[in-house]
Amino acid sequence: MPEGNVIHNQARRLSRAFRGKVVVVDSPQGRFADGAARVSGTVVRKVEAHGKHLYIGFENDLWIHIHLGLFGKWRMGKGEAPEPQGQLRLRIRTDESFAELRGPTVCEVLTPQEKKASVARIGPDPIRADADPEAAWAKVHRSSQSIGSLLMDQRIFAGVGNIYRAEVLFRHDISPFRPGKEISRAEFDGIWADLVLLMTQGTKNGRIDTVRPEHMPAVMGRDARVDRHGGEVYVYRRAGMHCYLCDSEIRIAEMQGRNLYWCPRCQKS
DNA sequence: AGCTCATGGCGAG
DNA sequence: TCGCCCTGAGCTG
Repeated sequence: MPEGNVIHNQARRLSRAFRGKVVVVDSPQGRFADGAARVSGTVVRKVEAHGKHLYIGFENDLWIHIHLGLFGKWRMGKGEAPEPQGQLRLRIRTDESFAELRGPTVCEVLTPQEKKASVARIGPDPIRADADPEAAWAKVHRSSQSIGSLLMDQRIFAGVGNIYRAEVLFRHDISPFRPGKEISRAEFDGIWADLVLLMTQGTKNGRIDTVRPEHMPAVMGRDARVDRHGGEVYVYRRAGMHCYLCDSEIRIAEMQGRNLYWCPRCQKS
């Protein structure tokens, strides 16, 4: 159940394990059997992450495209692959390492043209050095949609998910309900720079921490608990608890089918 | 054992 | 906007 930072982290780990190696690819569950057969026995050339999408490139020019969705999970390990258990959509292995994929929304083989088109649909990704924030600014600047909703739009901010959305808005005292066109250039620049920082850190650490060092004492002294997702945050999944900075009750509302968290006082408008 | 929820996204209406 | 897809963890009994 990952945001972009986790996908980039997984891309690195997959690359480390398989890049330059001949791999055996199969689908114990059977749902990806045909796709697996098209790349099995060839060399992994590279692994890329674009937002929440993962692409594994092979020597025969084909790519495996994976999107985990809400439930997808990788499990990787050293040594010989264990006996497949449960619903195992995709398995990649050498004699030294294995990777197992369960429950992805997307797991398909793409030709080079299809891969290119797939990547082209994804917006600028703050974790990628080649990301162009101007493209995101242009869309935010002319949108009447709320910034809370724009941040979840993968054509605008690729890789941002529900946690980064909530947390970056809190860190900039911006209400999730403010229309995009009322976000100033300075505010946008602040948000983008912060996403680059937070998501790059999140990639390294494999978890999402957003609490500033100077606020850690206040956080630790209160009803703090590391969230199930593994990090220390200001508002995400803290509905009804007290804001670490102003003591107001953190609020929750549904925005386009997803839970939105914010502090009504720190993020007044 | 069964229910609910989750860091997503798609297509139908 | 809603329902649906995929799976597993953490509750409740």
